[in-house]
Amino acid sequence: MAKGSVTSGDVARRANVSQSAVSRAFSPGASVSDQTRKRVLDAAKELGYRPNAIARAMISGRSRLIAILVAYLDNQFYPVVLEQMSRALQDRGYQVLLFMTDPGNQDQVVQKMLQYQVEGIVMASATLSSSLARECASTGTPVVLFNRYVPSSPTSSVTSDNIEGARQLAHFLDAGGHRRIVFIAGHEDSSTSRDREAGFHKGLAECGRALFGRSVGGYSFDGAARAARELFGGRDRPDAVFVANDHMAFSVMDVLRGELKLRIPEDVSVVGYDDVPEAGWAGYNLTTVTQPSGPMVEAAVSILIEQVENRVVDKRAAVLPARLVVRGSARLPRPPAG
Amino acid sequence: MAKGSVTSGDVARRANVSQSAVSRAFSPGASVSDQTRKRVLDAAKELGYRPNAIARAMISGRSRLIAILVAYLDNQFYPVVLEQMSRALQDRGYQVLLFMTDPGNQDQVVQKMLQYQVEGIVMASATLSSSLARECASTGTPVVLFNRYVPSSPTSSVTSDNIEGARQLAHFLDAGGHRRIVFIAGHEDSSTSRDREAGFHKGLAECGRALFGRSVGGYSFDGAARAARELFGGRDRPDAVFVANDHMAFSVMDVLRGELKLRIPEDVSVVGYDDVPEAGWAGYNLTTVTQPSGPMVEAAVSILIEQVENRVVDKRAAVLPARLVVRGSARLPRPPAG
DNA sequence: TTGAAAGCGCTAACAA
DNA sequence: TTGTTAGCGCTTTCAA
Repeated sequence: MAKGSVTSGDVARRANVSQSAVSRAFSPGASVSDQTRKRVLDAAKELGYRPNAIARAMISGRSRLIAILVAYLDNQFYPVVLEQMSRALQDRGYQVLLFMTDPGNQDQVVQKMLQYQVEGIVMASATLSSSLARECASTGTPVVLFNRYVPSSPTSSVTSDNIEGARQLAHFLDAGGHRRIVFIAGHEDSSTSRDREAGFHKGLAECGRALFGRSVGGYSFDGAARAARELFGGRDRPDAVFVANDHMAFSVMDVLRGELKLRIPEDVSVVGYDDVPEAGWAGYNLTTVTQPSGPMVEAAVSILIEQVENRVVDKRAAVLPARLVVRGSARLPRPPAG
Repeated sequence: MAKGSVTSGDVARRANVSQSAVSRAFSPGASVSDQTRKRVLDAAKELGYRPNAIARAMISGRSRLIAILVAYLDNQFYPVVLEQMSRALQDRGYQVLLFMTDPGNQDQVVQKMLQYQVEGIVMASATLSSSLARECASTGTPVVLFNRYVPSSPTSSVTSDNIEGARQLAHFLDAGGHRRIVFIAGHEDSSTSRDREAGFHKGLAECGRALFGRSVGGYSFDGAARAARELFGGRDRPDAVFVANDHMAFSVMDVLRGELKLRIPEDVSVVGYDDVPEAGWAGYNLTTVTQPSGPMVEAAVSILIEQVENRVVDKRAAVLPARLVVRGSARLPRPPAG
């Protein structure tokens, strides 16, 4: 087998230097003379030498591998984040080890990550159980939760200001004259869904209103459709719905328009959260709240890499501002009279 | 630093066996007595031992790492594929090293992959230059091109039957009574776009028709919008458009309905290719051709893993059947008279 | 079935 | 600046 067969020893022999000289020539900042470096580089090029990152990882204890864990990629928010995060990590000289998880096998997946000596972990879905968090901590591997957090856990997290974003949504809907406002949650145990609901409640309360109803969509397309049918199936129809994320909001809009023959926003207003690309598409034109994926990714990467490079793991929580994006799926507030 | 500090030596000492016994206890199919294995496993559990996959990779020459290269994740076809492929690979005991590329830095990215001793490469976008292909071949690393191919290259590939799928689309449009049919290409140099165009031409020719016009969308949302404006801006408006993929088709539909105030399918029919999830959403309800992502992923993984495990690299080309999916974005053929 | 010993390809002291 | 020398944690002969 021709398994990457050319080694630093081969290059050394060819360049008439020691094997460590070869190593140095390929280590930025090592002390080599220009002459030696050139000799080595030339020999390396002739032989087609490529440093073995695995061997390097083993001896140096630095794999430059970051694990990213995601549960699903059908909500466009995550592909966008994954793309940005991979690029950001690559730019800093790290490689991404990607893991897909199901609710069940998360333990195994984290074991695999640790076996591969990853230097850091980003969990973009599925929350770390406390035992796994402890295990990561014991190996000194920093972890960042992305778009979620666990209040009781010492794990760092990056989120948008879900409470404030949802609060703005509530004010916007109230100003639009809506009176029967309902909410469709993601998962009951998701910090993101809970915060969005709490902020929404708070905003409504500030306007002297309360939620007219609620249901749970489980972050899935079908679940959201069921929730919509449930909330809009009765006599006393809501006049606005806040759906915990855009992905579910599209499904809700489909049910409202397709099955229930309601017009949006004339008969009912729909607002979401995330501002995924499809929200801007004319077919949905969804009023929503932007989660700033770019800054969120930057924050996650900075927090992680800083902890990796300084070998200190501590809890950091970044909360980035969220911004209301008014499009056409919700009735607009009337301009002030007079 | 507590860097995964417990090693097989530690476990060996604790279990009162040799270090190689520990290795064997963790190698499926190695010859160890049940008694020894149990002793080792118990000791390992007590110490929290986790085999070091990096060290294992180094000595065995098997990293169990597969690189997946993608250029963008905003066309939903790719996230879906990435998710399925990661799961399939994980199920077979391989891990995914994810690389995002730009047109420019592809060489560097492939170098990185090779440095990490990946055992195989999937290129889900961006085609391998011939020099890179040669480099991979020289290290014995199998490569599979996904949803693309290079006729002159010895690299394996997996595609759907783009020619036949597009041919069916042509017949469908002809049967629907369309007479001014245009095409919006992806990239001119993409095998997928070229095959779809060729199949479409062929189908039209079989019906005694020819293309009424064409433009290029470059696979981007904005590019597709421009192409739509160009083709539909003149007096002699097309009555149907085949867009080379769904992602661009959504953009085209937005322009047609939003800017040009055309009704779909009453004024103009739109068909796409891929059948991404959004194509089924009521807001678009796009008639398209299904690329069977599941079977395509299975084929790609089988081809790759077979070559990895048998250490033979040869060119294999899988072409999976594509199927027309009739939804509501194109006028339907009239039922035969009589 | 088991243990001893020899490395995988490289980095990191340590001398020179 | 350079070469020599130890290993990193593991798998894999080879004998016993």
